[in-house]
Amino acid sequence: MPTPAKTSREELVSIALGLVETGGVAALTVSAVAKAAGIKGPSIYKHFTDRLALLRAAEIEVIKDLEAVLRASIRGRTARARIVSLANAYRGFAKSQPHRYELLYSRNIAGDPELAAASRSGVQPLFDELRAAGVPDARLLTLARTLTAFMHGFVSMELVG
Amino acid sequence: MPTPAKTSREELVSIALGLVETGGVAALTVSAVAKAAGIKGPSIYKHFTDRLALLRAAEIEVIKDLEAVLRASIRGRTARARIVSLANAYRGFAKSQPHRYELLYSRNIAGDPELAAASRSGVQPLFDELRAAGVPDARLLTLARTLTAFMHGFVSMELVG
DNA sequence: ATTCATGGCTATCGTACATAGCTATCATAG
DNA sequence: CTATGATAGCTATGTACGATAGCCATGAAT
Repeated sequence: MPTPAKTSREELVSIALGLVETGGVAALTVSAVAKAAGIKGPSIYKHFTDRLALLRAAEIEVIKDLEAVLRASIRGRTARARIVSLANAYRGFAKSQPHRYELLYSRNIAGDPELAAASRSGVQPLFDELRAAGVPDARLLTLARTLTAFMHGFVSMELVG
Repeated sequence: MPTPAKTSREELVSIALGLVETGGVAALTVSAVAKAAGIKGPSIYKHFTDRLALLRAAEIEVIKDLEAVLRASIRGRTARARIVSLANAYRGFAKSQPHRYELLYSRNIAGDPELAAASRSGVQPLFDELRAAGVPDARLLTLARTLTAFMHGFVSMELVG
């Protein structure tokens, strides 16, 4: 590599996530990330096209985390208990890290294939569970959507007051 | 009054709402409102303490509108059809004016009694309907909350993609 | 040894929120 | 009929943030 890189894309994403966690989406400023990484603001643009790209990358991390939490929540549970576990885990994730959760719904996904894909994989556990529960394929998509909507609605109302 | 006022609080709120409608919450900038009102940016602060106050005022307007739409939707309907009408009206409101709807959930209500009150009155129609449908008082609050959460979840997922 | 892509940097611009402090106008008290 | 004072406007200014332009140093690869 060229000039000894002081940081990496991964580190920047991690820093960005940390900022969101403690201060919400608004706290994710270009210069704050740069400062925490020990570089100057404009150098961020060598790694990300703009602030939104940084946000996007952070959001994808959160989705991955959420998926992991969901998967972990059903491990070892009986089939009957799994759907409830999923719902509880989802709610728990949102309540324990509201700022990260906020990130998930802070942007419009339409026209962003990468994010859409990540998002889909995030709810995959629910999908799998429903299929295992014998939901016919025809109804699978709508049911999963409805459940997700319900959970999101419930949780976001809880977060907002 | 003093110096001939070029505008009024009400006009400013109306302008603010217009900006939100066409360009989303982000389009509601202090100077844009001022410009549309024919005054300079800093003069806004003679009417509102800060941008958030402007946003708040606009949000309350939207809540009032939503309530009116909900009430209108059940006028003349049979008791059985009313709840469905409410849900459809809610969804219609959100889909036809996504930016205004966005405004409703753009801030955290906690610690803002005025907004909380307005918000409550906004869903009053649903409340009334449930009571009329014979839902016992003990379950009224939770059921109304659940339904609202569900509708919001559904609608916001729809809006986000 | 030379090239050149890369990741830093400083300087600078535009935009937005906000405050300070001045001024002109009008309602009202005397 | 003045004098006073509250108020809604204004300009000037400060700060913060996003973003671009353009320079420079390094080190990998030919």
